[in-house]
Amino acid sequence: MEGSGRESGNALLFLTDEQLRKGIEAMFFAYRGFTADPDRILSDMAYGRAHHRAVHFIHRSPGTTVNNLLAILGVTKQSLNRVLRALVEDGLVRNEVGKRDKRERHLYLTEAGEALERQLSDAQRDRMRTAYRAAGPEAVTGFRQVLEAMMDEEMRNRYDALKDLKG
Amino acid sequence: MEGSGRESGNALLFLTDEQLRKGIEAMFFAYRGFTADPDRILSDMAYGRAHHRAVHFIHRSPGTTVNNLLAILGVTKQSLNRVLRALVEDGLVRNEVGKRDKRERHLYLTEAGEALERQLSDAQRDRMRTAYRAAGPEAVTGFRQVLEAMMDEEMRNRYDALKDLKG
DNA sequence: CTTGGAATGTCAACAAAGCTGACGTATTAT
DNA sequence: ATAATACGTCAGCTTTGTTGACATTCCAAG
Repeated sequence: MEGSGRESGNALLFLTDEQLRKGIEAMFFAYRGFTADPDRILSDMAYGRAHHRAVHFIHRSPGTTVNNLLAILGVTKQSLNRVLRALVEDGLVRNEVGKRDKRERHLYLTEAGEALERQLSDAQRDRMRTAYRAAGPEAVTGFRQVLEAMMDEEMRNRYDALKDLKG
Repeated sequence: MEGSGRESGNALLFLTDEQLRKGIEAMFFAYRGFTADPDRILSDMAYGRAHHRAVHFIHRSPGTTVNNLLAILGVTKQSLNRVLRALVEDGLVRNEVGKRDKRERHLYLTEAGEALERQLSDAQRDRMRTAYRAAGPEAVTGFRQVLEAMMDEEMRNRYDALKDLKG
């Protein structure tokens, strides 16, 4: 077993329970910061985090179907429906019957919806940009690598599918 | 403005909106993975994520007061109280009146509480370890740097305070 | 020693956002 | 024709957060 000596000693110090715990706590506190700005903006309106997510992913994939969104968000249709209904009623989201398959409803943001999306993502990007700038490009690469390795297989696929849209 | 040429070109490509968006989405999907395992374990019992957080931080700072925990978790005392009451009733958390200040309640995990904490943090550490191992030590450093830069000042302080306990 | 304020607990009412189960209605696929 | 799919909706429930009000206990300052 001396052959694996290259990985013994303190070469794997970053895998100690202490290091892992720090990562867990960092994730917890950072996620609060991550959602803080949109939450503040949304609490002024009658919206919450669920509306933000819907608006974000409709913006990302205009014309996406309800089932599609359901899969990405990982919630029940009843839960999503409640959110979508409010957004449609308030004129932020538009509902279009599918041409090929008329059972499907394709979702689009209206101008007002796009405006809200911009407001929310501007705030979130500002924080992300500040964090990225403070940490530097190499840290950002590592950040993304760890996050991607942390996803479930299913989430990873959804994330990759989105990545291919524009990026 | 030619003097700032050092930062022009593609030197700041990691700060483009596309890059930031990817970071935002990575954060979203990764957090789902991050909480998935404990959520699964807890859903079998009558507990949720709030109980996990309370158990985690009481384990981290045995003897911490309710107010202390309140500040770390960032919820109202009514919300935390509901969770703590259940944990005390079920014999996972012990409540001790302060000696110096008898208004304070010091919180400790019982043996059963420690057992649950171990079960939860084992699952969460396993995932974190797998992600860390896949990404490598340098990625982990970057991961932590970005997360720490993403926290609010307040959260950052709480995170640092915890770090000083053992780390 | 009284009093103000801090720390805690508790009651009630409510909201956001998830869940299950059941049912209806188009529409498409077999 | 029948089955399956996509979507919407009703009803009811859970978890976890919120406000507001109020009581208790206790420290500390006047």
